[in-house]
Amino acid sequence: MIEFKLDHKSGVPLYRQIIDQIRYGIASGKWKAGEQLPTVRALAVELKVNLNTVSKAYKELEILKILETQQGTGTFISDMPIEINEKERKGKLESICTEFLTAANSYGFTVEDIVEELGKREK
Amino acid sequence: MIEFKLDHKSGVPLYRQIIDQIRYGIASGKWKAGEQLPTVRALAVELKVNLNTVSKAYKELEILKILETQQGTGTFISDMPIEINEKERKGKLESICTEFLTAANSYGFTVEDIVEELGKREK
Amino acid sequence: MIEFKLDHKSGVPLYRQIIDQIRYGIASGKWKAGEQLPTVRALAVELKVNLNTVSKAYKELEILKILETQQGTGTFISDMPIEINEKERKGKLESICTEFLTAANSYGFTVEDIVEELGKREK
Amino acid sequence: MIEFKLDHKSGVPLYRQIIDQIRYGIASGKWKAGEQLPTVRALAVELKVNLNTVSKAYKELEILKILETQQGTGTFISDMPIEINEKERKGKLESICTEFLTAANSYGFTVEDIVEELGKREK
DNA sequence: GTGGTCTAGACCACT
DNA sequence: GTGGTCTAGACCACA
Repeated sequence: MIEFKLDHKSGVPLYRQIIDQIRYGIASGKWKAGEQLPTVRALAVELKVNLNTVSKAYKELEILKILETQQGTGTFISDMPIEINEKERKGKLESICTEFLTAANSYGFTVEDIVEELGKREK
Repeated sequence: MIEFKLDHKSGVPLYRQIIDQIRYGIASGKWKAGEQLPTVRALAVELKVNLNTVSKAYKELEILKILETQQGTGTFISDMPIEINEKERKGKLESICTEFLTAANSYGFTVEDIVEELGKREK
Repeated sequence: MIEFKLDHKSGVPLYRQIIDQIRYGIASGKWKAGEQLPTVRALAVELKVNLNTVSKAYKELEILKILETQQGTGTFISDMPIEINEKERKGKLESICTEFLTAANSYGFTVEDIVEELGKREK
Repeated sequence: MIEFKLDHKSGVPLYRQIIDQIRYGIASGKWKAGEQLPTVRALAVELKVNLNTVSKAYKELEILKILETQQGTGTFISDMPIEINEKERKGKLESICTEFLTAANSYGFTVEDIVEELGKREK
């Protein structure tokens, strides 16, 4: 059902990896509004991390109104998942691209380098 | 003249921003071999950061043989042209692209979205 | 400086009490944009709670963009603290009043009862 | 006829919402002494909640002597008019007002704001 | 069974 | 010394 993969070596915090993968699951349509997520305990066991780590990830997504939790029942994808109007979305895309380019430039990579590299993944 | 811009909010460590900007300055030919850098103290004052932060950046660049410190004289851009191993460069490009894609995907952006956005900047 | 008071008996989670008091401190103008908050450790000692409890409160306020943290430096009131446009604010007021009235009604209290009780505190 | 409305998102426990609505129904004269309530099972089905949730609510109301259960017959509104100790009532009013004010204050609302808002509803 | 809260304590990254 | 992350384990509230 769920296919989470955590990379303990990446340096990216585990709870953030969980957040990213849930966001991706929703954005990609894999999970739909109202659907129930695995319980914190189940996911913690599956990922072999502490309960609190999963809980922290769920909590942040709840604050962002991406998830809803009902104590004693479970955690669910929010009914109105991330109403991003197109403008906001565009802005987000621009800002993360700019941030990324700045970082990449500092390593001496050009836009061409990056586009070429990304091109390999478009399949 | 050196022009650093640090972003305290980006989440990228300050010392890494300094390192990256020096590397980039050299890679872009803005700074040449043998040129002298500001003292740790001077740069710290200019950037309004802690002495240790600048010091850490200089040290890492020395280890990378990008800078050379001459006792009592100052810190200079290494005479040796920065040889960036092509394989290492490739690896770095791949890894930062992967990390970036993971984050972008979680917001629902596809490789196509990103390539399109980057394309606008390819002038 | 800071005058936090936690009520361990109220049933309200400690970290939420901390959040409320910080929000209040900002809303009331006691703390201004850019000002530094006590360190997590200092506040934890002062309140006699665990470091993680304070950290959790700060984290939530950071997600809400009310606080900003710089690793190694400290935690600060966000530069643009809570840009609430008047409409949003009105809406929030209405919704919390409605919620409260519903609860109060169920105990048989009328709006008049409440206004009278609140009146005592207006000094 | 009973008309319950439960709000799963409010954060208020479902069993408490049931309790409050029964109390309110009685306080407002909508239900009279001796009247029979739906069975635990029936109400659970109607509200689409767990049996235990309704059961917990009924039990607490029995403890408060607001409901009476007659073995094998059903659950009834107590014959004894709800005698609410005036002192207890005052205390309850004070405590819920205090809790509400704390939350409202943290959003920057003053007692005046609230009284004004509540005034609109005093018809 | 669900999630929520809290503690104690460890280790890491950054300034 | 700053905050960040994670663990292990306990206890509570709700359904």
